[in-house]
Amino acid sequence: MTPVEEQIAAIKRGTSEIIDESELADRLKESIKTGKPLRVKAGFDPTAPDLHLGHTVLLQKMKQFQELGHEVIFLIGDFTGMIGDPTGKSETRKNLSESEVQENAKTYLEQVYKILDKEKTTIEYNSKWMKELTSANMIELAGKYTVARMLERDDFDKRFKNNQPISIHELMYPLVQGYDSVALQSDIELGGTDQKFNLLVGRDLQRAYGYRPQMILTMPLLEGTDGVQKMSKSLDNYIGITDSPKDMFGKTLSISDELMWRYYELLSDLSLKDIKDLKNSVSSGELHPKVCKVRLAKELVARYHSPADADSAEAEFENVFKNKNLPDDIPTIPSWDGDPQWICKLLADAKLTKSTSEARRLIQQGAVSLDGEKVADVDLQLNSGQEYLIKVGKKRFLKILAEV
RNA sequence: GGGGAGGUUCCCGAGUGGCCAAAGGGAACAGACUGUAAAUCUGUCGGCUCAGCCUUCGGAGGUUCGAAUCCUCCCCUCCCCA
Repeated sequence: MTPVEEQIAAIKRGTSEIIDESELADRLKESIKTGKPLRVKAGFDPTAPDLHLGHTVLLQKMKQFQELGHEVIFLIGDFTGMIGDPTGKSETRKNLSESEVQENAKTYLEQVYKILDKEKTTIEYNSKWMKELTSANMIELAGKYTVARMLERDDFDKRFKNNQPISIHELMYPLVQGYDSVALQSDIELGGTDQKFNLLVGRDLQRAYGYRPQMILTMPLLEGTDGVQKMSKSLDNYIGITDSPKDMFGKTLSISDELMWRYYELLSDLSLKDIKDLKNSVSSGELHPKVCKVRLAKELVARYHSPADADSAEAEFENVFKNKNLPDDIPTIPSWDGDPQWICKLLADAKLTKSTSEARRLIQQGAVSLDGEKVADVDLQLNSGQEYLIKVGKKRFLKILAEV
């Protein structure tokens, strides 16, 4: 096993906080001595099967633990999923059926193994032990924590002070997540910085149940492509690891220059020194920021697809946006029989616009072009059996094929 | 259980009988400028073959020529008291 100092250095890179570092050193030493790997736990919500780069920050860290020879437990929170980590926004989630959970888990894991080593990953579902818990056990668990401590959680605290509702079951979330640590007897739990409270509850509960408390390691949250809010699917500011090379490349290139450095820091394999060098040459004007961003985008595409895909994504991008050529995968619809069709209706039907009203407005704003010519007439009719190329804004294309 | 305050278009939040498809801000989308970056400026931002019409202001009824605004009942949230 890797020496303690080296392990700590590796573990520390990119982390936001470690509780407690000296404890970590002790346990690593102990683990080397006994030859027993540490049990590293990280929990995931089963209701969001699409992984994005935000998740990968954590997953990379888990992988690192695997490389260091520790046991990584990928915990699927199928039971906690019924609650949903309290945000004040989410409703109580529907109880997913067993097959739905299985289905979600399957697609989830397929993606996870793009990063984690399948052979070295232990999968657990928290329903396994939570289903066994009786009401009495549940009350016992609730008895281990206090309302005041619950209200320390930032989210609860805010809502409480702002007179916003907090349902009782939401308080169960941290408890159940913490109980998972008890059930798994984890040595370390990993999570985003927003998870700190939950992770600490786990630590407290382990102690309350007479086990050795876990250590906590938090990873920074990755901002979404908007650069402000954390990356999430519901905010539609994410770059999914199953996104096509083209999308992944395009989305990465449209993040702000500022944000690019954040992505470099949290996602790139480059050493911190190399990143700093890049930054310096950009600020000195030696290197165009776009070139630097392309480098990042290619690194990401290469990681989740292949280097060849990265090259073609770049070529495609340059082709479409710099040379104003057409993308090679334009959605097409067949032409139709009979009467001419109103362009707004076509656009709405093809989902290029949300409604005919929107199509109409976009035309009025000069955002729609037909065969390269700006459309000026909102009532424009297109003939059947003819080939057309429609462009809405910069990114939306539609081709109508001639043959019916 | 008693008393009080609220629920408005994606989000926040104005609006207390017609001038309201509903101020303002945010998000988003589009145009200009660019590096499909940021910033900035401009416009749009319920639906409809659209200078008009239709459906929205927690839900269901009612009053009125006319309701997001008034009345009744119901649902939900918060505060104070118990």
